[in-house]
Amino acid sequence: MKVSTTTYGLLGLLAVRSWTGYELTQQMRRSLRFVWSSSEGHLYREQKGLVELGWAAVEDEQAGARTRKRYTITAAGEAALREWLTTAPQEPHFEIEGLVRLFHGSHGSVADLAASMDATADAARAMLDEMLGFVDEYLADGGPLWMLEHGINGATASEAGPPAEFAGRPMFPGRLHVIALVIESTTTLLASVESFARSTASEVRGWASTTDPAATPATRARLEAVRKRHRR
Amino acid sequence: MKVSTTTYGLLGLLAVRSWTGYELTQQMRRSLRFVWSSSEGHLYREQKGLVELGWAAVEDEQAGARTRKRYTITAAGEAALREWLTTAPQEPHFEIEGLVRLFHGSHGSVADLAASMDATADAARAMLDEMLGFVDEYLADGGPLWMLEHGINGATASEAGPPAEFAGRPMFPGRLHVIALVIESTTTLLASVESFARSTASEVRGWASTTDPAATPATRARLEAVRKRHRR
DNA sequence: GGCCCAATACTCCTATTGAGAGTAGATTAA
DNA sequence: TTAATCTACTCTCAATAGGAGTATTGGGCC
Repeated sequence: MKVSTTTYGLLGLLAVRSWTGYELTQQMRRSLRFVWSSSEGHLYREQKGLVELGWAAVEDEQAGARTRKRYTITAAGEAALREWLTTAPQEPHFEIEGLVRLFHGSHGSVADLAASMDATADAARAMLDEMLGFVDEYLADGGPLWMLEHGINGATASEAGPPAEFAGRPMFPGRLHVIALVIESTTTLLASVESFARSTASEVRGWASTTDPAATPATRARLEAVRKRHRR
Repeated sequence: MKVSTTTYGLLGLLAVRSWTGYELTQQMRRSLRFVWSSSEGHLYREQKGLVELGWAAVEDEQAGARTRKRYTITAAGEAALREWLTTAPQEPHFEIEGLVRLFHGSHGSVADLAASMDATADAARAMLDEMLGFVDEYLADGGPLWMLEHGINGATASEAGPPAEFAGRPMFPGRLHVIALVIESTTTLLASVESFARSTASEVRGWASTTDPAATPATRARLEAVRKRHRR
């Protein structure tokens, strides 16, 4: 079994508390989908992998007539996570089909290209709205931020007892600082995609064709602006 | 054989001229790697797929003692590309390992987290620099922009003869308008990654620990700013 | 009170894709 | 002239995606 970023994504969740397999899968989807996506089937496979590696332990838990699997991190798992965090991250990557269509847009119509850009903008906006929902939860009274402001950290070993809950979910307010940074980064990126896709849509709608020679001065200005903006 | 965005990425290149398999692979790497990456082996596999689909034709070309494969688009291939351009694009996705590390950063040290963020910023900057190299080429005298400004479009069927060349490569200046938009979008995104990764690095370096309670006011301000900035 | 739909809680299979090794001629720089 | 790098691919195995399949449970609606 080979370890991947997905392995550590799950391991990191297990480092905060124990989860059932289903919860782990849902939580990965909720929180890391926008920056590191994997399929549901693969997430379950990776959970088994964690046990095989000795990084987590499973036990069958009774829930009515059926059983579910509860995963708990081991000492070896905690060590593996700490070790991973000291290594260098991979290059960031984007996967934006709309830009592939834009790149080949000269072979299609202005209307289709503009529609593609609008669809990309809409998708980015929908993702952004989903993230904003988390922000509202975090800012709500009794939520993790409120807990921090009332001295409940939850992520330090010095506090005894079970974690505080909010909206039926256990909260670990001490993690909120890093999570807020992830949210800020991700929403910035999504807003950037929405913004350029939307303005590209409106730009190309002004063209007579997808190879309109009349766009030449705008293209020169655009390339020069890119060069100027990013010159180091 | 199932078609994917990669299939259409190759098909779009073939719609501008004929290429050898090696050239196609290099060109995909050069131009679409940042928005749609695939492995080298897979690109060769997809080229065979295009022939199987009847969207491209191959012929063996003699080059010294060895042969290489020259791919040419067919009428069916041109139709398939036009058809694809009318359909809706997929959701955009990011794959940013640095943000997975940030999300789980509360389990590691401040120094390691800051180093991860700096490494992510460095990688984004390197990618951005590579794109700026293209911009310089496009803006150079005799380059595609210069051609446009001298009435050479190259992408319209009305112009007879072989395409004009620049720096040993055939140029299709009419495509420059869309390409400039792709470059502007991609560089904006990369600059955004560089910027937030860099500022996150400096932010966390000011923390006493990765769950430092002293960060609470900054975290509140951050979440409120996100909510305000993106409220629709 | 019973029915239906959605959510819970997974497993399993097939097809796609990635990653890297392998082969061999051609060209460039020392 | 030799070594390294580039051209120009093929091939294989392992990783991953995507979706079908199974069965229980909880909630809402008539």
